[in-house]
Amino acid sequence: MSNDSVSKRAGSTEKVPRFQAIIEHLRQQIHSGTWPEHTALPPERTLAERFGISRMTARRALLAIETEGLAYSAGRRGRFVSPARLTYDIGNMVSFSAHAQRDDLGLSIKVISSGVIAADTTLASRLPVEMGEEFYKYTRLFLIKDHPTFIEEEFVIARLFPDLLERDLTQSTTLLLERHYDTAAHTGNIVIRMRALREEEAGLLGLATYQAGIELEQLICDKSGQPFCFGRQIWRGELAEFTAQAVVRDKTDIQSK
Amino acid sequence: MSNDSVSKRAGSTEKVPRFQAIIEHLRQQIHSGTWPEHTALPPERTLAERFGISRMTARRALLAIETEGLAYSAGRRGRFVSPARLTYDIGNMVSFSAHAQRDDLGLSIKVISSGVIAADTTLASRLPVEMGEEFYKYTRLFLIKDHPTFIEEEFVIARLFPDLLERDLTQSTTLLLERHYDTAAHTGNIVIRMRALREEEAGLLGLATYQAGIELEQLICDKSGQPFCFGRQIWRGELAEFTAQAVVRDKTDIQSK
DNA sequence: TAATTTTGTTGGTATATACCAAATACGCTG
DNA sequence: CAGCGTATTTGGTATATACCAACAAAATTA
Repeated sequence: MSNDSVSKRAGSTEKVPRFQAIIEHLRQQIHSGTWPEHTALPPERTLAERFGISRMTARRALLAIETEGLAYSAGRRGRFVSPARLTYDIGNMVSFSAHAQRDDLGLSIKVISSGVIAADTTLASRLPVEMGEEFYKYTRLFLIKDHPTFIEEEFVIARLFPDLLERDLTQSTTLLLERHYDTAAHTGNIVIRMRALREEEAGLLGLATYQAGIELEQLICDKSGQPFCFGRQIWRGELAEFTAQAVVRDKTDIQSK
Repeated sequence: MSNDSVSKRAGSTEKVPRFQAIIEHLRQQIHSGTWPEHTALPPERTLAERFGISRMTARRALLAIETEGLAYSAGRRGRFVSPARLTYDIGNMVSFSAHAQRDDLGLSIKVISSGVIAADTTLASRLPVEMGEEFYKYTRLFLIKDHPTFIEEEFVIARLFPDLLERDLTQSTTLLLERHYDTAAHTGNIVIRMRALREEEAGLLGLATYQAGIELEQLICDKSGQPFCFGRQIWRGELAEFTAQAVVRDKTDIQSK
């Protein structure tokens, strides 16, 4: 146990930092499947002792593994191996939740907050409403097998969907609106970006505040092309991938040049 | 200087960690525009002294700011304010480089490597070729105003584009193929995910190895729907956002339920 | 048995210190 | 002025230590 692959200055040119070696070791264990999903990683102190390094160094390695998305932290309970990534098809707005439930992914939805707000400039600029028009706003946490996966904030024009908030919000909105209001999503303008998590988001998702996640905004339109809903999701970056079909639009641009 | 907003146990309930306060301060400076793009951030030691904290604590704050994408590290030269995010429309495959050059974004392309390889299982499963079929593979670094932004690795079927590697690869591939080989990109299957950077990628982009970026894979097809090129880009996550138009496909799913 | 207290584990924060290597700035020399 | 060597600045790595708060499990009490 003393001559681990991690040595100080054994004789070679050596420049690999120690914590990198630990990272490598952890990656190995996780990728090889020795530690299945949700297995507890060795605690900082144990890792430090086992490899003959200081706790801070062990900590660095573990944090790196977290940043990579290979493991997640559960507060002071420890760190655990992340579950597999799932695929979200942004070209299919019938949506994730419909699929997730049908495919038996173990999806559950938790309503964090809901209420009525007045349209601000952000909303007014995206949807065909006046400033101050009433919107339902609700925030929900989506969990896969009780594992926090993403947060969704949705804004829908209140006028179009009376008493929406009285209904069961722990189901797919797409389905809800279709069943009770005869409004179907038809197209959506989507923006995807990587950004740092805010305080509350990080709390809900079980991540550190300064960590990054994937933000997915969508402006949902009906058959006539009228937007009626604006949604914003924050995903734990390591838990998803997004697929889409792209089609070339303005071919003229290149020919004219 | 002693009674900064950062105090130890002054009397209130106090639970905001010191480094959080520093982060807040740095965010402020950057967002307020006091420090424009590419301005040097205070070095660790200076920050530590100025706020009366240890260097390691200052370092933590700076690393967090990096992770958030607000600043980037330039090796031992220091840390600098990140430039603004730019938008990549994945529904418009005429592509980024065409736009970037036209819009005068200051795009430059650096060829990292190029050569011929034999198709492995990954390629063979995605493109209509046999295992072992020859592919041109080239890797390029894309810079905006000399700032590393993303790396692209492309694999094209060699048979279809003779002597491609002899041509000038510091231009948009889409344009290149269109001009010289009469092959135009028509549709693309795209996957976007967040993932950790590998060693060399991090080096080229000027990031730490364990940091995360955005990976964008695209399988490019011609008018007849035949795939002829597979590309994989790694973006510095904070530098881009991706837009797309989505259309509902299988409406039957929900009706039948 | 059920509720409560105690104890040990674990991560979170913070410091002070040390040495290294890359990059830069400066001053000297030709 | 150009070229060279040196000193300084800066981030990167690593340690040893300390205390705190959240949490879980074990021991104790009602």
